[in-house]
Amino acid sequence: MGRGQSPTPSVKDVARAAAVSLGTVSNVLNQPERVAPATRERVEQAMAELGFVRNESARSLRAGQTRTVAYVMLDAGNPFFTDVARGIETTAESAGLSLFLCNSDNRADREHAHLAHLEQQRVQGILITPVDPDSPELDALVRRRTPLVVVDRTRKGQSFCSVAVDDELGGRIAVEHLIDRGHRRVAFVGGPMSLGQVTDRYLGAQQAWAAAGLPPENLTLISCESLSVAEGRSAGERWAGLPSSRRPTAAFCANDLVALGLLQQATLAGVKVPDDLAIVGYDDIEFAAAAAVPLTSVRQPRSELGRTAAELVLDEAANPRHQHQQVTFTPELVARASTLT
Amino acid sequence: MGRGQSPTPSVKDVARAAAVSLGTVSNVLNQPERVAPATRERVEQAMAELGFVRNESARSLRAGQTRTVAYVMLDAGNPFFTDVARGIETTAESAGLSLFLCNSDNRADREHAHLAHLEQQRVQGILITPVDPDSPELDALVRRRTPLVVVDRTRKGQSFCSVAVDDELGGRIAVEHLIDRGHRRVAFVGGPMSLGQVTDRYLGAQQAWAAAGLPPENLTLISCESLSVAEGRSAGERWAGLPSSRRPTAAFCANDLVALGLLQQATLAGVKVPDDLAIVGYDDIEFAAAAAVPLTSVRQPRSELGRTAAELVLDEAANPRHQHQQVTFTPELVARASTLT
DNA sequence: TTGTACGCGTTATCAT
DNA sequence: ATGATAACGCGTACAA
Repeated sequence: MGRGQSPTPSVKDVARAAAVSLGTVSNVLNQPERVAPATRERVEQAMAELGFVRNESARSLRAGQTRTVAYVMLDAGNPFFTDVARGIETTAESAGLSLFLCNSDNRADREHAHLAHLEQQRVQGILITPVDPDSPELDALVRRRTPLVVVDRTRKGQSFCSVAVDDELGGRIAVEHLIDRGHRRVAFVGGPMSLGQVTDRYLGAQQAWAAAGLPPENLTLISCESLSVAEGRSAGERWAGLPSSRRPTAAFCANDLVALGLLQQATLAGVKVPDDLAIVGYDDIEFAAAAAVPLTSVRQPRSELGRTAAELVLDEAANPRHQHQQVTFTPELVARASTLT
Repeated sequence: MGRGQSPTPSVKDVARAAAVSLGTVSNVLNQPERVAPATRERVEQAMAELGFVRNESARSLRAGQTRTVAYVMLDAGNPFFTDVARGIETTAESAGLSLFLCNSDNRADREHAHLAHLEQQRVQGILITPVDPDSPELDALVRRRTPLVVVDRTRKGQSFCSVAVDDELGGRIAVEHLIDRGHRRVAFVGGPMSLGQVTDRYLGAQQAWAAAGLPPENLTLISCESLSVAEGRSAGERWAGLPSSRRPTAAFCANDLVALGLLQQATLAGVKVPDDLAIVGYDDIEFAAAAAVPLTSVRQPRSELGRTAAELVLDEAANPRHQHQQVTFTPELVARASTLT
């Protein structure tokens, strides 16, 4: 058992304890095969006894880079993003890197603080689902050469890689499905419109609606302040308040949280789903399938999103001839009881 | 606009560009008031032009510690833990520290890798919901003086702080509630029994059962391999397979994921909740209230759990006279439609 | 195979 | 108010 109280032992202390030189200790750590088995054993034992722990700050100061990538999540409470994170982790793990998760919780100030800190840490790369993909802060980061990949968002310019899913298409297939099921009055439930996701999905919905030759006024907008369960409930109340002649028979929600809120409110009020109201969500989170009335939803390939994003950031970090690219995945409708009779 | 391509500029480069000494630059960063406004301005402008970013590795090598705490989560996909994380973040943020989230995803090897990395990073403190609270690795960590707080788990010995909720009590109030509602055959749905949580909640259930003078054989155990939605569904099938004479009229599930799975399976099979089967969950995650049949659940004060844990770890990091303590919170039953007629 | 000297970027201590 | 210099712990040439 070690000396007990001494601060944290350094390689120097290990060297002294094992009666070898400092360089040898370093070799045991970094090129074990280069050191004689007997010596190595002695050094390793000394490390164990002293409770030696490598100082990563010193190591990365010397190396000029860390063994870490980070994902700044928009909302850690939304299973969609944790699934993306899991995909990232898969790739990071096999590349021998640690993944740190940061949660901006939809707040720009928090996002800013995290980015600053990560940049100072010299992480190998940053993955982010930003509060605002148009923020100039992202460009500044890129200009200072931190590999950056934007996840589940896009932007006109292309000063960085991005990985996203075709939200317009998602909106289209959702509404096409409802039209196929015979609905002629549909609500789009989502907001705020400042979110690219929301506007794209709404746009897709409108396209499908127009393509079917249906009157625009029969595609109602019920707007939310955020994509949360609570807002979904509130939307449900507003839906119920509409005059029955104009009340939509189906709702396409901008994400599953909203859809679950709507479903809950509907059930509470005795509205039958899908008979009185059919519901389509978006994201296909685990809880969508697990709802008491399983939710039809637009599935995004979340793990693949994460894996691809991680690959891109690693490429940018390692490959000097890296080219930025915008990868777009295709969403897919998963039909369940909430729209099927 | 800066030079363009040069690696990352250091304080040295800033000093040269601003025609001041290295120490002055450092003062601008750390004690701005000590440097003449004119000089400061010049230095700040040089930093901006060069795109200077402090190197946290160097800073913390010098300081001997970082400005970071970490939470190693057991399952980032479970909203319970993300809520705990949010509580931690509240405290960390007001202490000026960054929080890094790591996800062990229930795997001991991943947990080990994260812990090793964090220790090497010299984080100020580690919060963890461990795969196995009895793992000697935690003791080793503490012995090497990394402030450590175990969240939502406990252990006999007390070589570290821990913050938990009284799971026995939780089990008791859940089953008392069911007994009050008139149920005389109840299932406990949960597993594996290697989880302290599960055994404690089961124990509490048994206590309540015995206290009411009910025959032990009427408290059935339906065991799960993990606390997931899928296992809840499977439990539902097994419940349905029981002979109706012995089939419980109510189920107490070890967590909400299991309860939601059970609820889904029940609804699918046309079983009326709560009339044919009443359900109580545990954790009261947001999706519990949002289920189409809102779920009665045992609420744990998750944010407070996180906040308290963070306070403890900060105290251990800063206060030399820190005393380890085991904080226990009290759970609370939230009755909803899944048990109320 | 092992030992030694030097530098990484920052900060704190001194002297000016 | 500002400038010079020595640490912090580790990795790596290079010398032995």
